[in-house]
Amino acid sequence: MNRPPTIVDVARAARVSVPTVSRVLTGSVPVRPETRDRVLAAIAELGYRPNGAARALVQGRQPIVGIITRDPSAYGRARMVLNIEERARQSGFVVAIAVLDPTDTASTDSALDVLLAQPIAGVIVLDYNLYDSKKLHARLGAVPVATVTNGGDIGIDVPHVLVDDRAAAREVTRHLLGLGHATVHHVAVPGARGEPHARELGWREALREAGAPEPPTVMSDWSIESGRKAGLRLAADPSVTAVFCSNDELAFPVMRALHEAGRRVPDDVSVAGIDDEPLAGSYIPSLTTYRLDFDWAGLAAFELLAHPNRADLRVGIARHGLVLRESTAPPPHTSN
Amino acid sequence: MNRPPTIVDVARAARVSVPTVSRVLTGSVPVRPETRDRVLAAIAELGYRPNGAARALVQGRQPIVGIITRDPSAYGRARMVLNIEERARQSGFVVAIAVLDPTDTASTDSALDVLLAQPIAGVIVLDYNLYDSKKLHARLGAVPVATVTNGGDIGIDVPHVLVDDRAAAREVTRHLLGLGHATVHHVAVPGARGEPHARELGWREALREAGAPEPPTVMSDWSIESGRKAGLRLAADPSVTAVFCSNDELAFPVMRALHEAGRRVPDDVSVAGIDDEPLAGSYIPSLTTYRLDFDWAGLAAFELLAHPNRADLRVGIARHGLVLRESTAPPPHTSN
DNA sequence: CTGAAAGCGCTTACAG
DNA sequence: CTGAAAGCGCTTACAG
Repeated sequence: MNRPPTIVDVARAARVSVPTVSRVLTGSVPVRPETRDRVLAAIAELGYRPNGAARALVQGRQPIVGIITRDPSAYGRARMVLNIEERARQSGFVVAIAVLDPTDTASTDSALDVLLAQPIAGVIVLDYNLYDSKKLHARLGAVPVATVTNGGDIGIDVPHVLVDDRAAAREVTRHLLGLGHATVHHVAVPGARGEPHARELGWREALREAGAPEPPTVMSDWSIESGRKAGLRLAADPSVTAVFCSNDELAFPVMRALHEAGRRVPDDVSVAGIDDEPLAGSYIPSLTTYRLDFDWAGLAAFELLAHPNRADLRVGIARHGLVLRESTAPPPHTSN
Repeated sequence: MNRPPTIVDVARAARVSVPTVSRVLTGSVPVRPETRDRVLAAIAELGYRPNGAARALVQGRQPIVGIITRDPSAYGRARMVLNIEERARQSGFVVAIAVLDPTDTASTDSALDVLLAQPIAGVIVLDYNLYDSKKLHARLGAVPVATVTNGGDIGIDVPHVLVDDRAAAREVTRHLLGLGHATVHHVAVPGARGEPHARELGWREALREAGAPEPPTVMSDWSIESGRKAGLRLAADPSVTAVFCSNDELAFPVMRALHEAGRRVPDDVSVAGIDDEPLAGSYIPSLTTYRLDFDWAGLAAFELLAHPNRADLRVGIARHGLVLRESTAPPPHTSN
C-alpha cells in the first residue's frame, strides 16, 4: 500500500482547494452543493479519513479523556468505566484506559508515559487512594484530574467523588448487630499505604458505638482463593455468628467455605457484603449487601473534570442503601 | 491560566534551539550533559508536556488502538480488554474503547465517528458477528482490523481469532449426555441477525450425534432476571433433568430459580454453563462449565493487528476445556 | 554536539 | 461561496 490519502489528494481529485475540502468536512461554512458533491465523491473514492492528530493540533483540542484504574474487570470499576465512556462520547471525547497495578511501580510509570503522550483533555483516576498520590499528582502535572475516592485522606487537593465505603460498612455492621449478634467478624482487604481500608474503619465504628467486642480482622486480598481461605478460618471458630465481608466478591467464597465446613448460612452464620453485584441475588442463599451507585460515581467524576468546583459533585456520595436478602438472620441462640 | 507551555517556551528558557529540546525529549541524538540539564530544568520549571497531537502528526504515528465492544463489564470481554491494554501498552500504544450497542444504530454511528477521528493504528472488534459486519467494515475503511469471532460466518474477510463456542457447547452437552441424561435442555441467547448463537448450534450437534431428542430452546437475553425466568420455566417441566446454559452468568439465576421451585441441583436437575467465571467455583453447588481462554483471545487479536497473516493466530482457538464441578450428575433414575 | 530550515495534515482568518 | 497564506507544535534531515 501507498501512504493513506490526505486532504491534498482529495482536493486535487475534486478540483477544489484544500480549505474547501476542509469546509465540507467540518460543515463550518456553507459550500455550493455541486462542489460539495464533488468533494464527497472524491472522499469516498479515495477512502479518505481526516488525520486525527493534525486536526487535534490545529484546533488545540485534546480529544482524549484518560482513565487510570486498577484491574477494570472488577464489578464497580467496570461500571464506572462503562458510564464514563458513554458520557464522554456524548461530549465528543474518546476514552483511553491505562491499567496501573499499584504494586508494580515500573509498569505504572510506563503506562502513564504512554497515556500522557496523548492529547489528553483530562484524567479520571479511579481510586486515587491506591497510588502514591503525591507522586502521581506530580507526574500528571497540569493535566486536569478528577478522582473517585472512598473517603481516605489522599493528601492532595483534587476534585473528587466520594463513594462512601465507610458509611456503607457502618450500616451493614449495624444491621448485623441489630439482628442480635454479639459481634461481627470482618474479612478485610488492605487499604492504601498499609492503612486500614475505609470499609474496615466503618465496621469498627459500628462495633464501638454498639459497645460490641472488636475481634481481629481476617485479612484477604481480592482473589477468590483468598476469600475461601478466610472463610475456612472463620468456620473453624464456633463463636463466629456474623461475618461482614469487604465486598460481595469475597462474600461468595466465604459462604462457600462455611458451607464446606458444615456451617449453614444464615442459620449458623450470617454473611453480608458490599457492592450488590449482579449475582448477589442469585446465590443460594441470596446475599445481603449494600448497593453502591458506581454508575453515578462514574458520571459525576466526568462532570467534575469539566466543572471542578461544582459543590454538589464534590460532596456527592455514591450510595444507594442496604439490600436485605437471605444471607443474614438472627444468631442461632438469641439470648435476649 | 495562560496557554500551556510549548517547546518554544522551553527552548527560550533553556537558551537553546527548539530541535535541541526535541533531542533531549526523544533521546534520539546525544546532547551535551550541561545543555541537557538546562533543558530538563526548564521543562520541570515550566511544567512542560510535549503535545501528543503534534508528535503523532510529524512522526506519522498512529498511537491509538481502538477496541469496539458491547458492554465491556461482562466477564469475557472484560478479560479481553484487560489483556489487549496490557499488550498494547508494551508496544507503546494507548487503548481507546468505544462501546457500541448493536441494537442502537444511531449511538453506534456516533461512537464510531468519535473513535475514528483519532489517530488510530488499528481497531479490534470484539465479536464482529454482533454488528452489521458489511456496514461496519465499510465505515472502518482502510483502518487495520482484527476481530474475535465465535465461528459464525461474518461475510467479510477479516483477520480473526476464533473463540470456539460451538465446540465448547458440544463438549458440555456431550458431558451431560454421557452422564446418562435422555436429553439436555438449553437456555439460549440470541445470535447475530436473528440466527442461532454458535453455542446453540454446538448443543444441537451434540444431541443429533447422540440421537437424543431436541427439545425447544428456552430463549433468554443476557440479564440475570431473564435467566431466572428461564429457570422457572424449566423447573415447571418435570421431564427436565439436564440444562445447558449459554453462559455461567445465566446458569447462576437458572440454578437459583430451580432451587426456588424446589428442584435440587444436581440431584433432580444438572446444570452447566460456559466461560468459567471466577465465581463458578464458589456457587453452591459449584458450577460445571467450560473454560474459555479470553486472555489468550485478547492477546492474539492484538497480534493479528500487526501480523494479519500469521496463520497460527488466524486459526487459533481460544479454548481450555471442560471444568467438572458439583452441578452436574447422573439423572435421578438412571435406567441403564 | 547544535542550529536554521522544511514539513507533517489539517483549520482558521483574510481577501476577494 | 471559494482560494492563497499562515500557523498549530513538534521532529527530521541538512549543514556545520
